[in-house]
Amino acid sequence: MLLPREGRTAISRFKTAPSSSTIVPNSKQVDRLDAWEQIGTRRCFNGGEEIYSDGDAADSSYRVVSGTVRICKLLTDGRRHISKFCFAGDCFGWSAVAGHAASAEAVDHVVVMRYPQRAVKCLIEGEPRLLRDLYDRTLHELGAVQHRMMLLGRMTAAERVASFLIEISDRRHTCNAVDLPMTRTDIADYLGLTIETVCRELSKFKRDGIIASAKPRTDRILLRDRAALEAICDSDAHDHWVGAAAA
Amino acid sequence: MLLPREGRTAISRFKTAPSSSTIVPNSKQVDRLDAWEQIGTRRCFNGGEEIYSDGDAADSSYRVVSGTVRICKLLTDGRRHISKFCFAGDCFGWSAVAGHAASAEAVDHVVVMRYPQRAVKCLIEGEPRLLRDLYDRTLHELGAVQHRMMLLGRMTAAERVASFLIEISDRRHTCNAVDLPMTRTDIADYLGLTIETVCRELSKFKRDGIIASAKPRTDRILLRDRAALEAICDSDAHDHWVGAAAA
DNA sequence: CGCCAGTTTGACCAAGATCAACGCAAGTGG
DNA sequence: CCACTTGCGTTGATCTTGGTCAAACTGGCG
Repeated sequence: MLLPREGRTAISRFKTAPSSSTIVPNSKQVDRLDAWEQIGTRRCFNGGEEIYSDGDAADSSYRVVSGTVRICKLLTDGRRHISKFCFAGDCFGWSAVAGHAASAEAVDHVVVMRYPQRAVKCLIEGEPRLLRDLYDRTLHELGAVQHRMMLLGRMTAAERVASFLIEISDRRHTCNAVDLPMTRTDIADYLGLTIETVCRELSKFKRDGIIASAKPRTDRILLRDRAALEAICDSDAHDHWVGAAAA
Repeated sequence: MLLPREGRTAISRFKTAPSSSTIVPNSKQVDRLDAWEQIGTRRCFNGGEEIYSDGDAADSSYRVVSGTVRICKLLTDGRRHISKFCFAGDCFGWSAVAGHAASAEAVDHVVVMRYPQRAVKCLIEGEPRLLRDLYDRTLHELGAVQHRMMLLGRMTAAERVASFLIEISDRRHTCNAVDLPMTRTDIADYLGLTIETVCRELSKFKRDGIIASAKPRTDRILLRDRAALEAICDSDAHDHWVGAAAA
């Protein structure tokens, strides 16, 4: 329940964290945060830049300070799948065993903390309790993945898109406005659909008054009827699958 | 790299492990195996029986001694998704945080070791190195899930079925005969397809001479041309995604 | 033998993909 | 300032993959 952990932003002396950070860690936690601070270095990337590539040596793990990162994997014929979007506080690149199994790319302008694997290893050896944190985070993410597999394997286009809107809304802690920093193509690749289908479903929701677009902006959507969205992708409990972690 | 870990069977004084176990652990490992033995209890289930249910309190984790277990999740309208098949040596039920997020059912006659969470916690506190093992296993499984998400989100029916045959073949360490203890319906729910589509793809492979059924048995398939199967689901590296773990 | 559960095959259907065109805002260069 | 381009989003027409429905087949078993 401490850093690096999703849904929580670093209390950083570099003041890179959004000031919206609301959770005040106790002194014990601050120690641990501090430990991570010590071994991490700040890195910035512009939208479209690659943070690491599929197959790269897994010499570092990351945590997002600000901006959005997509974790994606390509098939040789160009088909793409995005396994995860990472927002401020989310971690990625931790599950690599012998090289990263996917690439990480900046969606917009991104600031990340980079933790060298060797330093992480040392840190854990000095403070075994940190390993417990990492383990818990990973278990949590593995549980979250259950839901995504169900979504990709068994849910309809409408259910996927509704589910996506609710997921993003929950993860960004917004009540009825959802910011979508990623393109429609990114969303499609995340949901296992095509860009046209994503558009059509969004249009359908608009027509039904369930959502509205914050015209002329295409990257912001207003949830007019959250209950209706939830009903659409009902079926499955929306409890313990929000949040994400290592990749 | 020790127990509980997939692809390796317990050296048990209850001699429940298939005698095909080939890896001889060193004395250090035997200690750890022994530690797990101490806190685990043997349980048996008949095909179709439920080991635990979606939503159950996560008071135990499991390792398969023999037989096959399916981890599955239901939508309210009956749609089902199987997130994992567990064979001898595989672990399941470890990623539950506040209750199991899916149910576990015996596919055929199954023997498992059951590890109470409390005992696991104690064991880890006494021997922190075990936590590292659990963490590694979970990271490994998270990496493996990448491939399944790509499969469910972006691969065609033929690619899914071919990929499945290769996965099972690899995981069961058979060269050209694949045993399929699960039904076609199970396979379909695992691959995000219908039973008819699975049948049709299998028939197509048979017609093309890529596979053959070990008539009259429907639960055994012969891989006549493994290279062709690999070519079909090529695209993606088949390296580090074999094996599975907590659920 | 007849029943049963699982599998296979065929005919038809529909969700979503593909192909194509258009809209629209933000550059860019004259 | 205005043409022109470019990248993304939206919409429509059409096609294909895989789903649905239905029937036949198979082996096991009382």
